Amino acid sequence: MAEHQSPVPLRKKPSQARARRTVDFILEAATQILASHGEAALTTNHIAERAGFSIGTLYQYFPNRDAILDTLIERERESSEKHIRDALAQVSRGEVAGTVREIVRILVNSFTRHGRMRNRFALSITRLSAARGGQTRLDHVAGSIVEVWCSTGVGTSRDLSDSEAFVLTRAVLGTLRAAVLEDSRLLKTKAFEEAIVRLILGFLRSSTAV
Amino acid sequence: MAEHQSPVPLRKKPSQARARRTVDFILEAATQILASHGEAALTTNHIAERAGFSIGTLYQYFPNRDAILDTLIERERESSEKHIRDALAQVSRGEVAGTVREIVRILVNSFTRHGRMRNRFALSITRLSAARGGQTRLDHVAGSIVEVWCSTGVGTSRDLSDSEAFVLTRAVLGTLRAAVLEDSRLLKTKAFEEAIVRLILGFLRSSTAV
Amino acid sequence: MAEHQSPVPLRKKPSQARARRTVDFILEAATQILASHGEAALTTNHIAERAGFSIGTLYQYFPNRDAILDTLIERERESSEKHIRDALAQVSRGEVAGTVREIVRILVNSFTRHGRMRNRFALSITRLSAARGGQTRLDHVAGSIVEVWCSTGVGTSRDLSDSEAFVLTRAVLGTLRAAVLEDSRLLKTKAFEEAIVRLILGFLRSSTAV
Amino acid sequence: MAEHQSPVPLRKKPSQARARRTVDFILEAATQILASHGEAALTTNHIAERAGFSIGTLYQYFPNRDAILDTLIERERESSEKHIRDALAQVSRGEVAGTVREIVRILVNSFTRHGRMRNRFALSITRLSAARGGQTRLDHVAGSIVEVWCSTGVGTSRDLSDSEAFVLTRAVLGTLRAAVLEDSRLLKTKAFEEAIVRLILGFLRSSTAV
DNA sequence: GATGAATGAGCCTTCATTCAT
DNA sequence: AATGAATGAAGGCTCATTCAT
Repeated sequence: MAEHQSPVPLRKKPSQARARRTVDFILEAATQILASHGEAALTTNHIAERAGFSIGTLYQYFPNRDAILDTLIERERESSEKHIRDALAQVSRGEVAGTVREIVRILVNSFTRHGRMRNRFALSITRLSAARGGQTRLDHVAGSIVEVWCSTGVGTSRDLSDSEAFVLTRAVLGTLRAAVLEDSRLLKTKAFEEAIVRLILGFLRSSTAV
Repeated sequence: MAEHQSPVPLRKKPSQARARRTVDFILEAATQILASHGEAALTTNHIAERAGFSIGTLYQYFPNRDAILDTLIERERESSEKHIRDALAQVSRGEVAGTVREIVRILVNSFTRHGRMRNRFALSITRLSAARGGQTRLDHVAGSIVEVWCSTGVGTSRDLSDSEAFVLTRAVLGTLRAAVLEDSRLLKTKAFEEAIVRLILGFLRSSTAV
Repeated sequence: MAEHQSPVPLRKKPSQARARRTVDFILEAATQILASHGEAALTTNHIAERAGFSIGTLYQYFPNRDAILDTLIERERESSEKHIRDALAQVSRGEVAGTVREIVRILVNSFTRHGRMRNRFALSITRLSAARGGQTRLDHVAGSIVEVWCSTGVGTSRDLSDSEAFVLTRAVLGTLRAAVLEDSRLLKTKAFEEAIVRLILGFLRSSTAV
Repeated sequence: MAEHQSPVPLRKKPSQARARRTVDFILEAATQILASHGEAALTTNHIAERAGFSIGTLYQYFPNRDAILDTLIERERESSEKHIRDALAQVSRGEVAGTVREIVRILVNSFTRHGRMRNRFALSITRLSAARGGQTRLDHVAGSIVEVWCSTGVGTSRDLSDSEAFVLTRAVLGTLRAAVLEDSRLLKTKAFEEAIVRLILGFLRSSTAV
């Protein structure tokens, strides 16, 4: 119904440890439901039941259903971002091709690391996030990547323009996203990874060349 | 009782001209609702009301809500595909870079041609289609593109492998999709178009090189 | 909704032969639907469709759905009654036990004569008739039986009192009805027939004795 | 999700006293509606309204409309059975004719004890139960009767065969049922009772004789 | 006469949310 | 703080019936 809604503050600051754990339980329950039964099953009563609380308790920590989803989405985004940042932070800075390949591998991995169940969760989150009309999780990640990317010095000879940064990141992430959404068997393929690497290198070279 | 047929079983074949127009009105109403209020507002009652018919009439032509969505999705896919195919059919086959630029321009245009409202519709359709777990509209389009692409002789020296075709199409479409989704001001930029062209050429060259 | 409704006159006297055939088609369609799909499927549209007419035509011959049911029920009752009367008319009037056995056989047969499908129809009719709160088909039949019965002279030595006539007819018909409703395998059994004969003879003897 | 159990799956086990009372209120409301307006009026909304609860509350305790009917049918059957069993348990075992008369009186009484309204309820229940294709309430009662009957030693000299038991119970119950359905003035008559007694004794004697 | 498109009251059911205990 | 019974707007859908063509 409401398509937009800025992040909703928790109804009650979970200052005590117990409260924080309650929130975690609730979010974990939501995650599991998403993973095992899909979005349609994600009802407040269901969540409360699975979390082992009464529906009343759930509403003591979240003002409404959307707040739960928002929190879920936010946490997932943070987690993704952290994961990628951490990985990128360890990329060895040597020859360009090698560095790019490492980065691609990290990204592919970050889209693959989850089990089947977990993937279902990720898909749900992506959809919910999109339905919310807000930034996609990917968009945030893209920012991080460009940032790290530049600092890595891969784009060497010169910085990427806005357009170039946009195209490069979206091209790569969009490809990975499509592969996940279509549940493509290519995803874990060496050839797939190779193609992406070439996509990037080809772009960088032609850019430089120009 | 159920006379189900493949993708969209109309409950009753609109035999009279009036009936056929009614179906169109219903679909148009659904389209508008999607465009103006989003997926959550797409209720059967809402559609019927907006179409200016009673709910009963709606159910004379569609067995259930999903059938309406299916029809909408199907029509949109056909329309997109036709639009792109037609445009691609007229690409001049000369020097590679020029051809690619023409193709890119067509694609950008196909993502841009709709007004704001219409775009919101397209997004909704895309999401609904994805939620349905079926092929994305893009996937079909991607197929058409690769097909035409090859026949165009742009990939010249050799055909693209599965991975390569996948990566190339998704990279381009994903980039455009992201630009639309984020409502990026880059979308109508010369630099943006240029970057995509380079993305493609870079990929093709590095592929050929290998 | 309406639980009661006195027999509804046809909206239009089917004076022409064609019209009478139309009515027959409609009733036959209703009969078939009842037999093959049950009461829930007996919708006016369904009937019209199966009869090969438009819904509008159906309403040209029946003022409403209930009128169709009423007619169906009435016809079935007449048919049952005629069938039994005809059979009873031919009972040989000799020794009492033999006569009773003949009568029982006729009654059992009248409950059995239909095929499975046809039985399903009979059950539906019975239920609909009962739901209508009116006389059961059986009740009418009971009247005929007592009538014929007395004229047969089986109750010989004296006439049956109201109570006796009631109990005797309802006992026999109730037993048969139960056997049909429960779809009992006893129904076509020799022992079953025999038990009913004894029920009647025992009653008649003890009555006379008193 | 579905935690179905045999006959009547309550959606939620009423853990609090209030909840248990709510369930009773709902069933009582359904009973009254059946008694006063018939089956067609037995809608979930109607029930909830009459019970003084919101429709949501109804669905907290019953998964769907049918579950309410099932519960109603089940309860009624249990009640009937218990009532008859209890009464039969106290039959004095002396001379056969006297015992039979006592039993008949009990049965007549069990069909008479309800007021007019209540009877209408019983009829509805019977019809619904039959429509459900399951055992009729009477069938269960019949079982109890035969059971007690035999233990009473009324059938003395030998046990009744299947056919005999069936015919005897259905004849008696069918007669009573018809009397109730037709709202016969005979029902409370001494002559009526007498006739039934004779029906039974006559049957037993002729059986024994054979 | 016949047709069938259109109607709309009303059914069953869900689920986010509140509040007395 | 926690509980869970209760709420009720709203959604999907059916089907008897009407009426313009």
